[in-house]
Amino acid sequence: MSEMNIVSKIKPLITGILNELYGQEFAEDSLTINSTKPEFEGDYTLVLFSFVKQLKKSPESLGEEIGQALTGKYPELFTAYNVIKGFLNLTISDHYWLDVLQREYHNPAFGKKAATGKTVMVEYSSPNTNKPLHLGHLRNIFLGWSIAEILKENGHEVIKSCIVNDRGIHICKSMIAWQLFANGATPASTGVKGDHFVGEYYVKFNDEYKRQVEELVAGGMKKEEAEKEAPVMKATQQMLLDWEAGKPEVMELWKKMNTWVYEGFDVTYHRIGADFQKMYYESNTYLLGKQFVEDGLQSGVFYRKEDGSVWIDLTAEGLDEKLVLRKDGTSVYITQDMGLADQKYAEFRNDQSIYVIADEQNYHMKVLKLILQKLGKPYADGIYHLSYGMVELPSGRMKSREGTVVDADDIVEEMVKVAKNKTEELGKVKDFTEPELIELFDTIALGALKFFLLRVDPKKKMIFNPEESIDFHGFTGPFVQYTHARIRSVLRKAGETALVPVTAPLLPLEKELLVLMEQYPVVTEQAVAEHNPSLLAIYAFNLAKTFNTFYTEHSVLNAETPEKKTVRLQLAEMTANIIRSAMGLLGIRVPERM
RNA sequence: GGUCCGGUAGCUCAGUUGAAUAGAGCAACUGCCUUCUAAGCAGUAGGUCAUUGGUUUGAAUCCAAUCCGGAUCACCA
Repeated sequence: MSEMNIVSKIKPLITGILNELYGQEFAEDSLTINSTKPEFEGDYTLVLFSFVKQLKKSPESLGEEIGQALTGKYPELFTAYNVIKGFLNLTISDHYWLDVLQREYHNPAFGKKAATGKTVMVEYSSPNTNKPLHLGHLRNIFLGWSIAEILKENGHEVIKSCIVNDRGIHICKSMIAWQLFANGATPASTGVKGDHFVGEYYVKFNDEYKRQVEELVAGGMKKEEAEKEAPVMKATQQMLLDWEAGKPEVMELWKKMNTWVYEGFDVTYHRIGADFQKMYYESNTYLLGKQFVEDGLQSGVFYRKEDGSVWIDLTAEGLDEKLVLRKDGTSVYITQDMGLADQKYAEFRNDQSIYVIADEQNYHMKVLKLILQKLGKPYADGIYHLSYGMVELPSGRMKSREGTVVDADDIVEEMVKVAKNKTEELGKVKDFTEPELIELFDTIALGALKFFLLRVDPKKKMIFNPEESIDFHGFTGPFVQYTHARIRSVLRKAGETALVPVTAPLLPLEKELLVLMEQYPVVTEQAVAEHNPSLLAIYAFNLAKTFNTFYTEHSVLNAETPEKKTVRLQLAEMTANIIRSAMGLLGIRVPERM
């Protein structure tokens, strides 16, 4: 359990002072307290303008009076103040900062919160089993994994889950193509990774389909009709019916090909550090949700049209009418999702359910939550759509038809190559064994990739330019990793340095580092509140940058005095711990050397 | 057409519960390795915060309109 952050400590003191001085109550939320800009003296700044009207005093005199009162009443906390325009800049005592340092520098779990007793399910990845994972999936997977870790850090129980879209017409397409073109080939016989192997047949299907449609059109058929009449398409539709009927040879092929895909996915998941506690398969859940339709009809939430189809009217909510059951009695996507949500809750009693799904499904998720709320489901309010933007190329969206999709395995390999080249160029780890090198390249490669995808606000779409490989300098994973390695090197060299009691005043760069570190627990809280791992990436970068400035300016091992050496060793250790922790929440390892 | 999201430096992005002169990184240019890892540090240059109007002591941030880009509104998944 960590202590309260300084800002939340200061707030009640200020509202107290305001009450004493002016006899008026102010809510803590009404206070604006920012970090003091570096060009001014002070650590934190109270913005005074908001009181001016209510208290009928000039900002300058308000600042003077409040500053006077704070330093007078709490001299152990506030050691100085100054007023510039409408801003009261407060200097927090070095004792406070050193206290934080003494308490936390050796604590690798700084920022970790006590258990809340809440259980949260995070559903992420959720691939189709007809093609391999691509860069878009990686953004999803890294986000999902990271938000799960951030939830844990904030004291929640987390269940990572995945719904595998393992059935449907698109799966049948690769099955048909395999029957037509494979001659019994398998991943084992060809040496191709299972998910890529199946993906090739999905592509082959589309090629063949296109060819057949063109042939029919050339023979005088209309395009629309040709698209329905093409033999491969008809065969695929028949296969879907056979699958639903449970025809043994179709089921066997389906299982066989899905197994290949899962074996491929497992390799990728393992490589990138993704894991799940609960897998759901659409083939098991696609019939769920039908019981909701009956319930909903009874309670009047749904209504039946003359043709037998069932609908919900959401026009009052500014949405549309939405189908929940086809006229032939089969369920649609949203019905399945209702059923799956119910099944999750039945098993786990989760307080919250986070769905990591791209923003193209914003409308769908809005509808899902609304329907469940109207049905009065206890878990409806806990549904949160962690919506993220697409990863695009400079030329626009990735399109599988145009072959511009960035394959997940390829990009990982590419990053490993770059990591290897850079590392060898620098030649700092020539004494590493082969396994150590391989681990280091992986750490750096995945660090660069994950940081690249997580440093951007999830809500926003992002651009990836394959021409410029992901950078290793500046606002990047390797930069932060490098800072960690550098610190560890110093700490190794320090060995068992005897620490002495520290009373010395802090130098500006020492304090700046400490002030920033003291904010870390607040950052993890914000990250979970906003469902936004990028806050941690930005924080880790700023911390690393601040440390590097400090490091260049002040020697740790050759510090001026034993006290300075002690403080700096502690600062260094705490920085390394926080970097490790923050990067860990992003799924990024940090090396001892690089 | 309805709804929603976005437009900030040449590029990629922060900042958007209103607050001091709008910040980083990359790219460009200048310096810094005889001392703890130069994957680093310091500095220069780069902005009509899409446009216009409004609210406010104060607007990149709130409101309205307009322009541009995207998503979505399937008895698809």
